[in-house]
Amino acid sequence: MDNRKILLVDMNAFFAGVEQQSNPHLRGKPVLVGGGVGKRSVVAACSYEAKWCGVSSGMPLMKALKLCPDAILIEGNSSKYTDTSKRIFKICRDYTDRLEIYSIDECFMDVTSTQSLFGGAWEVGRGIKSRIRTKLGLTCSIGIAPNKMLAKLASNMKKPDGLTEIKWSDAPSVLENLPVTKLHGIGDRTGAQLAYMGITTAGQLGRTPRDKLKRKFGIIGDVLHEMGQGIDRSPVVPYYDSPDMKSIGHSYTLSKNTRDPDIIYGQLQRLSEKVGRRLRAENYAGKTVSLVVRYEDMHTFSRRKTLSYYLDDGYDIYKAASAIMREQKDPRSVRLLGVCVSNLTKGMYQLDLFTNPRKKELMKTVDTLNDKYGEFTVRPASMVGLEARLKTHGFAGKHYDDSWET
DNA sequence: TCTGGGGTCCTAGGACCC
DNA sequence: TCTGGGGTCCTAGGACCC
Repeated sequence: MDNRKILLVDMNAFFAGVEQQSNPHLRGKPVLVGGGVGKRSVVAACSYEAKWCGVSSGMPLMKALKLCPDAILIEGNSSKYTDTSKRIFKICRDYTDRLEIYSIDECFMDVTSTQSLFGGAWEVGRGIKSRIRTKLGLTCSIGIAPNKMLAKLASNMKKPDGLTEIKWSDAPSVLENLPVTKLHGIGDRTGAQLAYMGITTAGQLGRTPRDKLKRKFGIIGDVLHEMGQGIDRSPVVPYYDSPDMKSIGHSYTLSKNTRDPDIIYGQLQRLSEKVGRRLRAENYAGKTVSLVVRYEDMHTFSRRKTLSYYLDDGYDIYKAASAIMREQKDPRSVRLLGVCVSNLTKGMYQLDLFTNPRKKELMKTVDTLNDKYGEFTVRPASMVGLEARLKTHGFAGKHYDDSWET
């Protein structure tokens, strides 16, 4: 039995809502937001007007446009969303400091000990909704429950603009006929395996013997069993003691598949520079460099190399990533490339003993210029040649864009 | 119209050491 | 002429989430 009061605040069609708010012409119209608007993009967010046509996020842009030919296409602007996000969380923080930032548009709040100041959890929910609406012109759905799992479920029960509470005593009836895949953490794969066992609803999941689930799913068998019963003991982890990042990476889907080493290595260099820049900006350095390659047939693999020292310089990352790439003899044409650095350390770290101290100075200068004038204003000379080459190869579009985050 | 980009956690197996 | 057991670090890949 859980006596906590947990809220989940989830913004409705967040990116699309922000765009409609900042441009009145978009209001009431189907809006698709994508990260880049190339042929191979997918929908990152869409307005409810677009959802009514059958569009959903994650859908290929081309398919969405077919379903909804009148949709207005917008290239996402991550800093606009990050700013709005901060303002939303700032409002939420007025009700408790036990606030966990779950994603750019979602946060959990534990108001167990503060709710009485505001007349209860329901009133907290109402207050947040009304302030987000009047200050930012956006709607959200809020779920209230004794734990995070049920709060998430509650928030999904009414969209858009919902406020829903699941009390502990309501949990059994809510779960009884709920499809298992609606539970947070059960995706298509696990859902299919459960279905194969004859389990399709959360109610059935809760009645399945724990041992049977453990034999099939290992450690998550326990979690599944408890989820089926509406139990979730995980705490709300406040933003101020959220763990450090584990990895920083960038990937890029080429506008055309290619085997051209100039393009492949050029993109690896560009991605490595981006990763290095972010590492330095956030004061991290890492020891493990991963290369990700997706081929034309969508088969994706990764190879990593752990070094004996920490690095945060784009060229060092590139050296490691391209060395791994050179070992690949796959004849297939490449669709996506990714570079990721993990095994991170924050703050002080041991640089390679042979690093020239002046190199640090140079990197700092480059970062300052790029901060001021935009990404890749200053970049390795070899990349300039790449841009011309991309043009002649018919790789249309902006290859040097900041790719943006969800 | 084929299928983005940024992450997290978990697992199984191998290498290596005592 | 057979073959332990614990621990740690590393790798590759899968599943999941927003």
